[in-house]
Amino acid sequence: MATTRTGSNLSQIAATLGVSAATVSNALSGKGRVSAELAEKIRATAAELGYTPSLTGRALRTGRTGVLGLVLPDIANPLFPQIAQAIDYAASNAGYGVLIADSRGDVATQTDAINRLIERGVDGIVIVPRRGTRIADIGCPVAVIDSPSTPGNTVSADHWQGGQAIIEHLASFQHRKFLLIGNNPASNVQNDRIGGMRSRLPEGGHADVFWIENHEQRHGKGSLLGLREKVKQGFTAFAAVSDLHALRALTELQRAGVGVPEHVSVTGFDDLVWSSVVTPGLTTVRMDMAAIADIAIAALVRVIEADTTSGSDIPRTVAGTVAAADRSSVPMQLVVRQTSGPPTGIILS
Amino acid sequence: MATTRTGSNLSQIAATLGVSAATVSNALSGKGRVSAELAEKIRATAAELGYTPSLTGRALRTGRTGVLGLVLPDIANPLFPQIAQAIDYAASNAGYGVLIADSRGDVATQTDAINRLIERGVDGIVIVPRRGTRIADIGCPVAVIDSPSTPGNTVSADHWQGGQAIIEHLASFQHRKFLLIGNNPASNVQNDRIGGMRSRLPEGGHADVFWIENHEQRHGKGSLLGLREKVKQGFTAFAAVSDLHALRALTELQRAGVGVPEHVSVTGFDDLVWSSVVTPGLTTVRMDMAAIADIAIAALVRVIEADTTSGSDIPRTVAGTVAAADRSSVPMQLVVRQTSGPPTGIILS
DNA sequence: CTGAAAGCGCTTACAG
DNA sequence: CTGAAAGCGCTTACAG
Repeated sequence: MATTRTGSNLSQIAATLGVSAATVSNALSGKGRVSAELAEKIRATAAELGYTPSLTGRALRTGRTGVLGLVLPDIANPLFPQIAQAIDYAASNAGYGVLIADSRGDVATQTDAINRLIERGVDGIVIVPRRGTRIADIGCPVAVIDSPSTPGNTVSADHWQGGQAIIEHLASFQHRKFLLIGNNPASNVQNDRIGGMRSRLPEGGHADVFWIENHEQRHGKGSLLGLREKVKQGFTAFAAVSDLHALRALTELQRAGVGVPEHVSVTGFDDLVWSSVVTPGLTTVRMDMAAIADIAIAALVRVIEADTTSGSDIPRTVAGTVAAADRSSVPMQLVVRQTSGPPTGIILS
Repeated sequence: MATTRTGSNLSQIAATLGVSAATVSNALSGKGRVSAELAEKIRATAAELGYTPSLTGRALRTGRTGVLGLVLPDIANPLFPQIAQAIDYAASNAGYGVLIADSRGDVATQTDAINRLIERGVDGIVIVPRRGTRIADIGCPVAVIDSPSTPGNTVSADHWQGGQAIIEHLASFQHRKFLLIGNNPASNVQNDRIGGMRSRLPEGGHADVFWIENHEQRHGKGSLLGLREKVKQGFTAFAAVSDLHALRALTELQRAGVGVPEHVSVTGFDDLVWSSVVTPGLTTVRMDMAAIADIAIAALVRVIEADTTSGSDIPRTVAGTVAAADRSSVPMQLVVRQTSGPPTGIILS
């Protein structure tokens, strides 16, 4: 019962045709050192026998597994589906599989996750790092997806420009008093978004930043954000750095009897699933995850496959860390859903 | 430069100590055929040399890769993070890696995804099937996560019981007129949830099912659900089969000036991220994904590792399809967030 | 208790 | 154009 799952291997094809395994290998890989007729015959037999190459055999010989690792800061993050889907898609198009690893918990877990992937022999790793993490040299090609403010080579959405797009949109509806809602002042991504927003304030415009984390430290987790008070103070635009915070703001305002969008506007970031489902729909800005994933994977593949050309009998080895991608940033796109005219504000007692 | 990434392999350890690779292998795997002192010395040298076994070498020899596949109907699904995280966790605890595959698109893509995983030599696959899909024999151990109504061996949450828990909760607040909100009448999961809800209607209670998909076919995608009208008709409990639909209902009701929870109640399913963030918090019911993942992985591992005991020099082969898990269903847990007293209903003009 | 040998399936220089 | 040989790193009967 030495059969493989699909029931055939190179030697069997070779035996069937009375040729050598080397020739079968050459024919199938299309390296062209085999006569056209023989190659054709070999391909036919392979198809007939339902031959699927053993990636394990190949991996052992070539030193490459054809698998990429994907390390995520927290799989439970609602943005994760978009990222994972895009990476999965880009990777399979490039002929690679994707092994996931969740660095749930602290930074140490992230290191563990990376090490597990390396032990499994991945050819490269895509990392969405935990906040405040620098990815050290890990002896394997790495592409980092983060904010452009992260030091080192990264691919990312242009969060700054996304922030600008949102504020330009809101300003065009005559908003002048903006509450910029973030969660964590230590996040590069959030700071980029807020920086971009601030850089596009209209003449006479004013913006305050509201950090939920700080607020909750004072008032308890899950407490109301006190947005009703903000409305009283004259804020009419609530621009969150994430759809999750926007949703929180939207429902809190609605609950307080503030009309969205006729009294105030609420905007988000990332175009998560629910943005299009809530009433009113959430105006937001989305990353081009497909483009980001393509850049990350392409950079990785370039580094990985560059090693191939070293003409050596011995499997090539990845020499030290190779950071990929060279700092690309991909524009974000505005998604308009709250289409009302200028907000009137509202007098709350 | 025949070095592996970590710079050492079995033979190097063997050479360093002047013993055979076989002995090193035996010592390290703790099969106990080596004297205690030698084993200790070998372990020390291995640690010193930073030895990490090549999983590829082992895989080629043993026929097992130590990798499991995870096939998801649509990674973009908001429930996905919970599932992926739980599977990843259970799998790594069992010593397995997880290769993802998105069967985005149609059923054909699902088949492709499965085949890609098999080509990569996964030892088993966890599948969350696309709606209406039967997983055929695929020559590799499979665990299916779906609803208990799915034919064949599956692991799943007890969606029926979850539905009961929700209605019991609502009924205890004196609700009598329920609108059960689903999306797709062809979904086993949704039908189980709704069936459970119906089975627990209080005396004199009444329930209508509202299918969003049907509604949107008539009124266009993203159209209002007309819940204001339902409130006029006396419905006070809006029980959705997913938090996503609950969120849609909640915001639409709020926007229509209906107070939640003092006039009507809204409940969801799955405890997705935003349930705890909206105002008012969403009462919902959650699956024990950790338990489900544990069962799925344990079943897979049992089948995979059972093959080991066949004492043969030749790597063992998975014989035909082995469906795992034997129809387990795991209770769901109520998460109460809207804690108000009996709803008053509301008169809308 | 320990070692020599075979072999998992593949690919790549090298020789013919 | 084709083949014989070596070897990637490991594990497992088998012999000593």
